[in-house]
Amino acid sequence: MNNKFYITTPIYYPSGRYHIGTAYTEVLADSVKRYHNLKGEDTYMLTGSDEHGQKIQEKAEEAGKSPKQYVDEMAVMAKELWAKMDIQYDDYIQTTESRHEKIVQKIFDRFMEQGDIYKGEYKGWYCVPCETYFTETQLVNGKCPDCGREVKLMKEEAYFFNMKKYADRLLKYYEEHPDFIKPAFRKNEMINNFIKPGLEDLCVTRTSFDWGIKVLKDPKHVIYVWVDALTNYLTALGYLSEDDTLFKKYWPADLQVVGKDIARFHLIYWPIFLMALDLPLPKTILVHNWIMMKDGKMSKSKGNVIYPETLIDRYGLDSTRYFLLRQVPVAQDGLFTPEEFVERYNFDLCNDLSNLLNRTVSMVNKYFDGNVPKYNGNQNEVDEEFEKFTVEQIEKFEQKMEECEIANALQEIWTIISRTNKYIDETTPYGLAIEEENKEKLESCMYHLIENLRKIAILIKPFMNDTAENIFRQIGIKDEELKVWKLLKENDKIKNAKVIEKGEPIFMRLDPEEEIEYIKNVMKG
RNA sequence: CGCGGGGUGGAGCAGUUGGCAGCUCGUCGGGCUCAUAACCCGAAGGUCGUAAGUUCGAGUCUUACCCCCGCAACCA
Repeated sequence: MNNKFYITTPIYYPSGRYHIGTAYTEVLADSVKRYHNLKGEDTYMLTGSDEHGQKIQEKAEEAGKSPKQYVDEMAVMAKELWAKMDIQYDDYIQTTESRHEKIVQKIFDRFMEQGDIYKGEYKGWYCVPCETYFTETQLVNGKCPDCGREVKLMKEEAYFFNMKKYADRLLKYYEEHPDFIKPAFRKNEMINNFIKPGLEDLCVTRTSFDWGIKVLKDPKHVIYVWVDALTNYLTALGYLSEDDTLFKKYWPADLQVVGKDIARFHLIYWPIFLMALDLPLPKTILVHNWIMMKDGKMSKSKGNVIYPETLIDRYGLDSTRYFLLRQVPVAQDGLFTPEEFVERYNFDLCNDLSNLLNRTVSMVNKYFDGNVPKYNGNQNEVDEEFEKFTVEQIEKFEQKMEECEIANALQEIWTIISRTNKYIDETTPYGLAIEEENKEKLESCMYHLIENLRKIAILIKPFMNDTAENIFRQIGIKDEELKVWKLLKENDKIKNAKVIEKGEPIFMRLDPEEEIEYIKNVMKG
């Protein structure tokens, strides 16, 4: 009966510590998953790591470990981070697991049998000291773009995937499925830059290193990155395995989240692979932008890298998740500055949200001994308008979520928070409390405040689960039904709630100067 | 050269199908006292990159140009 919702993140390349950008992707996917979960859908989220390739081989050697040992350790680290960030993935796939490798070989064989893959010759400019291949266009004045030294033209036997064959089908698919790519401008980017000028065939094997999945029929070849990496979204569900119940249940994916750096691979090669496998394509691929620093991209050499642990350890998980999602508008790059982090923390979380809860709990205690009054309808136009406004805002929020505009969706929630603070000024409960004859009005006021806090808690739950639960606890909401989407727009469902005796601030104001200084220092490393 | 994104009051950003230019922070003034020196209201501040065009009317459409960022293929 319930809709299913399969969401994936990219599988990350474990060549180093995950920075805040990786954490952003993960939080984004996790929040969307939780949102659909709260709405009662049957959700399934996949994440993992992409563990083959030359660089991994080198990293492992440097560390004096076998590649498998190295990637397994990195996977443990990743899982620790995701646990710390409360990421609710349902499966973590490593591309070095046999459940993946066996199926990739099957897929590769099928491509060969179908004639999608053919044997050819790979030509590239090779920089010996950097041990890296470059394309003609990547070279700078005919020299290595990294070190500026001479490069050699190298040739090796390789297998290629015939992309041209599928180009027209892909274009047609784009056209007929406007929701396939979000944001839409990415589609034009792909068409203009890659498809229209003519797709080139993709080199899918290498012989120059061997840390990868072997081609069964030609074992000196190792399957090179994309056929290996992209298919994880299928193999994790048991595609072509003895048990493919998950695959039958969840494929096609409903949302695949990727960063703009790997947009091309997911928007062109991935759908083409799926077409070659005769499988339905994912409903939507969401390409998100990056978190930028004031001086551009994050990089160790610039000394402007920020790691998720830094923020979580000092400011808590929820504020970190909130900041990431609120700051990156998905379709555009977002800016990370210590100043803005502290500002959002103090204003959005402390002043607006946490303080609203605090003052409400305090009043319910003061005027009604902590017992939330029964709903007694709307006492006046103010109440009526307030209820209407909130429901309308919730609908706006839902629209933004459907469009995957998470930052804007959060803004809609904060508009409700603001409106609720204003409601206190409009109704002046502290004034109503003076005269016994205003008791009904006062009851209504308190009920409406608690009701809106309940709604706010539900709305922020996908993004800030602990904070949401904290709010439920403080306002005495125990019934699980009142914590999910089902009764979100209802206004009269809270019965016999009792707030806690003394409100507990969820967020305490930070000293701006001190904290900005702190974050800056950590970033310098 | 090409492609994509951006250029909106001091700062950071919203602006669906063209119709009185909004939000957050900052500044100034006021209100309130339930609350975490929080909250609420009001004011100042913008020729919406430049130029031309379409239109009764353009930040929103068309064209040209300027500036910033990114991409340009086997690199996760």
